Amino acid sequence: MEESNELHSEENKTSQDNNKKRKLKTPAQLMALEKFYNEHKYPTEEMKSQVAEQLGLSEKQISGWFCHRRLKDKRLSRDETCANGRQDRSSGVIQDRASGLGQDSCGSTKHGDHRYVDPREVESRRLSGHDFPAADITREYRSHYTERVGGMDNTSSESSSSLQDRFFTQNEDPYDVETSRYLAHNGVFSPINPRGTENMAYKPAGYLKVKGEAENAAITAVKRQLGRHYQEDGPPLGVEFDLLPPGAFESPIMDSVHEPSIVGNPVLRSPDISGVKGQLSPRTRYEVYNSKFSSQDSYIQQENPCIMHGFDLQEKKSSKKLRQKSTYINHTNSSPGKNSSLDIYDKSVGGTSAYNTNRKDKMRSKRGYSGRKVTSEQTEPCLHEYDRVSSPKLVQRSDYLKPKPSSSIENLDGECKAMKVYSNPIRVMMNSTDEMVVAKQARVNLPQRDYSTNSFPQLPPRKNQIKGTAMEMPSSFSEDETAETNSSVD
DNA sequence: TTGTGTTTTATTGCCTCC
DNA sequence: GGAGGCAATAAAACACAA
Repeated sequence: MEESNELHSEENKTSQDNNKKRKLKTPAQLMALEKFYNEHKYPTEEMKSQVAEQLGLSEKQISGWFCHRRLKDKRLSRDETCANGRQDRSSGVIQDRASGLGQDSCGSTKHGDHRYVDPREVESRRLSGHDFPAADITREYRSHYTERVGGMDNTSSESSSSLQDRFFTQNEDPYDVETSRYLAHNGVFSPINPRGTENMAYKPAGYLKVKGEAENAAITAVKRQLGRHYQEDGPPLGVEFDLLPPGAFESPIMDSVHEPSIVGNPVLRSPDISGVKGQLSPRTRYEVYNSKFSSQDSYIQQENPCIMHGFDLQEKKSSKKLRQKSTYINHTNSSPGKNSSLDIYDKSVGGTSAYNTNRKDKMRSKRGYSGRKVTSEQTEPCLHEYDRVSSPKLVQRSDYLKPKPSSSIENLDGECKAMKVYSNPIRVMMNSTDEMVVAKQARVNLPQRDYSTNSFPQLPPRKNQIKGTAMEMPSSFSEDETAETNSSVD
């Protein structure tokens, strides 16, 4: 009797604890939430309830999550603003932008920015189908807005909303830092810097059309500094590197014929990066998925690991000891095309942990994609649930761009589903001894589905090294890659 | 193994808008 | 006054170094 009472009390206690203790969202939930967040930063009650129902969460949780997510974005944005301020002072490259825009100082935490537009207004305008010039959009919501444009017009698209982030977010304005950094660094990275390229050189005409005069001034300033190195379009800036010594990045495995783009970057061959070889924890998988889904073409990631900037990797090594915040900033800097959010994703996821990628990277390198533990109970129910959800809807990804709340919510179904569907090709690619061949095969086998534009148009900018790089890929890069593949075949 | 730091989630109070 | 959002705070979960 006493035992049963104890048992009951134990159960009660456990249930109470369960109620009391916070529960981590499952990767699938997070993914869906991030995705939905990229669509609607201020969801309506109806949307919230639908999301809650779909994800098996309470509306309160959803509301809270969105609230915190917005705070997170804001915080990241603030951090980045601070970083930008420092960068401005040190480099002076973007000085006139800062001055021209009256950018917030680090101390300013409120969105008192004169460019600030009530996000709800933005949202409501979006929902009501009223477009407005992107120049009028706050930096926070630029990504939000451009996501719509992105699917149709690459001119000002950001490879992620965010994120993060960013990943991952996400909605910061890292390109101040990034452009100055990258362009000052050398122009070579411009082509692989979606934001930088978009904003600065890649498609400046389109950008200038969209962004407005204030940022135009910044661009002009950078142009001036770059002088003759700056090119409106075409090949990278006229910076040349010394040739690498023969065999400098020799890869014992790689077939230079099959993998021309990888040869130069042995790091990318490391199991850490292609950690899918190992058994991924659900969460890690989630990040990988994010990285892949966030990219314009997930296969690019495999076939163009060169997008993993060399100095990105170096930076990672040199800044291992950096704290979280600086890590985030560094990562942002080294992943210019990102909205940090989700990002970044990101944010980083992010996004979720959009900005602790260095930590995770370290972890991955040490533990081989261990990541946070996510129990199977946590992940599988949702995944299964999403698996159960049949998905004619999945194919209807075009609905995603519609302002209808339901459409976006429907996409939540596809999120998990797509995760599962997408995992196989990835694994095949990564497990194969000749990954590139298999990857190309997989790519050929999955041509119908436009993952980049429809399935995962706006994923949190996860500031993961992988996603950070992959997601930054301008669309043209995939074209280049295609061309390269073709040429290699030739 | 433990302590520390970071991130995420939940709660609460205040503010603004309708 | 109620609803929604923001900000601050606490606590749990997690990763990492010693």
